[in-house]
Amino acid sequence: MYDLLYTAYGPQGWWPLLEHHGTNPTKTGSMRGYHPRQYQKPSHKQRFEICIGAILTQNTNWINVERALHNLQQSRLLDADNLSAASEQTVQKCIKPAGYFRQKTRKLKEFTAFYKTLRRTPTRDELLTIWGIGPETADSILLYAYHVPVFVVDAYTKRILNHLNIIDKNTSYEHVQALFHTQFPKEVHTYQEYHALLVEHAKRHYSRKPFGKADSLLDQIKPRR
DNA sequence: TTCCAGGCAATAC
DNA sequence: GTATTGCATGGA
Repeated sequence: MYDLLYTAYGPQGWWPLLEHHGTNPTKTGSMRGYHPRQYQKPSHKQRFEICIGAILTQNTNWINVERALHNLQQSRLLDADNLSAASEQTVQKCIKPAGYFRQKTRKLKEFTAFYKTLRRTPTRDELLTIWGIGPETADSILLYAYHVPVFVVDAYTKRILNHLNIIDKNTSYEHVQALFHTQFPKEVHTYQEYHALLVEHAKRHYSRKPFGKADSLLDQIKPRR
């Protein structure tokens, strides 16, 4: 499946950043922010931006997240100290395009308070104790901001695997994650690409309603029941 | 107008 | 433990 997707779509260059070196014009959604084939660790500035983006994109279209990130950057709030110091009202105004702006303002502030005390890579359990950080957000932060080899499971991943009869709908997050962890070497770049490729494929063929008719790419690996 | 988007916490059983 | 509900904006 990974090889099929990689051959079809090429390297994805996640996590998308406001400042970047290179573009991938074949992508759906945003055309900017991606940096295919560049796998170096993010700078400290970029690391914080990734964490903020991971929270803002919860159940939200990335285009709207980009608008919020842009507003935060214009207000110099893509900085842990400045974001902590900013009023709730200021943050709410910036992130309004990303939706759930009251809840997400609290999430950003609770995460940032933790982030400011960090002098090392956080553990998954530490992240999960923060209000507003669940399994997917924690794993996105670990994989893309800190290059820890954990697989990110999202709604798209589950939808594709369910369609391929590999899992059923109510399979738990950790179980799906364990499938990837046991089937593939724990390699950061591979996990980054694989997750991004699944999202790209799902955006093209697995919108919530009609999926099933549109796909053909992965049908060749689909097990029959 | 209605549905959807890279979840999560609170609440109800 | 599992199921449901509120949270909010902008685009298709």
